[in-house]
Amino acid sequence: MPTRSTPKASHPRGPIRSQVLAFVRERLAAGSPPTVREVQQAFGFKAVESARQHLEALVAEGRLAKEPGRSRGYRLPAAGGPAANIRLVPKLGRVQAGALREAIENPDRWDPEAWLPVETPGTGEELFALTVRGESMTGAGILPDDVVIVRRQDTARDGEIVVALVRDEATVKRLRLREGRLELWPENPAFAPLVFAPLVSAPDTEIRILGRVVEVRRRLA
Amino acid sequence: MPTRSTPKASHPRGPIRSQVLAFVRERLAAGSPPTVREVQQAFGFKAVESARQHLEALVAEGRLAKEPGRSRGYRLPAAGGPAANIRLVPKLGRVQAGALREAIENPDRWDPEAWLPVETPGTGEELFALTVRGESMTGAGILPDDVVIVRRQDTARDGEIVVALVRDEATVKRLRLREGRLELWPENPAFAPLVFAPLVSAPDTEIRILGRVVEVRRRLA
DNA sequence: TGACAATACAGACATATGTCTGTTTTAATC
DNA sequence: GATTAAAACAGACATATGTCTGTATTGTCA
Repeated sequence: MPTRSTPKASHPRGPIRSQVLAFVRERLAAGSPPTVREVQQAFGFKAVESARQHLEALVAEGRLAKEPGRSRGYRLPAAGGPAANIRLVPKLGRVQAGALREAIENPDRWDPEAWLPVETPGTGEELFALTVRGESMTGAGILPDDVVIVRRQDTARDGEIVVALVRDEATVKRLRLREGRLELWPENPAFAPLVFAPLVSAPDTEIRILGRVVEVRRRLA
Repeated sequence: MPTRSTPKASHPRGPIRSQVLAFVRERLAAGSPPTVREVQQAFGFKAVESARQHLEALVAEGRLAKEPGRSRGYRLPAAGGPAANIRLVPKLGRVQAGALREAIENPDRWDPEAWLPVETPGTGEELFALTVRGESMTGAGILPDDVVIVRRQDTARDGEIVVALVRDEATVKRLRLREGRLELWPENPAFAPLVFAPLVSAPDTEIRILGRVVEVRRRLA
């Protein structure tokens, strides 16, 4: 009669392996992948090798990737295509326009109120997040209190939704380039568009483009 | 005359520290935080301690957090309460209703088309994501091709937005409980509400609640 | 210039961690 | 029951990694 405390061996190739995968995924998203021994503990294995066998099997199946030798070297199979490029983006919050400019230009000394996990293809892009105020973009499905994730850039193309600094006020609008003019259109008939003379945005002008909205998020209580 | 190759010591409390922070953030988002020696190499320090001092200083300043003793133990300052509980949620895609049911009940054997990083407070919640079809919820700011993140649950409260299985068709609607009836209301005047007799959803009924929408996401190209 | 603090360096140590070898247990199959 | 493959176990080893102590360098300020 064995003294095994865990009945986990009863499944030939059962869900334990998938549970290990899920565990690694969780830890990966939470900050860093687990060590082999952490997997061991989490599943109550009495030997390190038990955990390692599952991990290596997952690697062999292509469901996990790893960097051999490194500690906490298990990764998501980046090649396969699933979510590999996750970055944490600082949420600058309901910040005033002036502070926004400061925060975007000196992101290092800014203390974000939160960090949002965002999946992004590029590595060089500079991203930040903002909470939307007002109802000027409801027509585009952007409601008050929605969070927009913004790719920092000084210019944008016609039709893109941008975050702009207008006379020291930050707003989210759709950009229109018409006959040499730069226009910011709300997506709500109750609001009027803003029209500006210069075609390009530049520092020390009344309008300046801070970035392009690449994602919209809304949490429902 | 010193033989220092790096002029990095010229700034009393300068941007090097912030560069280290940025480096840690990058590596953190890329998969796992760096080791002290990886920071050392990245900045060309000739001693491990140089890197460690920067890291510890960042921790002391509250700009970084750490789990002492652990390898790759540097984290983002989760102390404030923000993004600590990030999970990867399977996106089941534009799946047919029948397959949806199968996928939700047997998540292990389902191969999701993608994984989304989601910040969630609870650990026990079962989450999945779906791509929205149709324009029936545009009034609630949910547009076609938006991704909804759903907390799996069999019941819901009046006014909540739910994912329901109606005669083997999956839809997103707002739930209304009126005079003993269960109603699914679109948020678009061009669509009509669905009304059902039973107050609670149950298997093998013409209507069944699969979960509650907890987040909406939209990626802008 | 001299004192002082911050930073960088050098070397070592204790531990965490990945990895290996061999054995035992479990479950399935004939 | 015997055979077999998968899984779990036990113990050890080599290395990666965090940490410590002491010293040297650099820049600042009086």
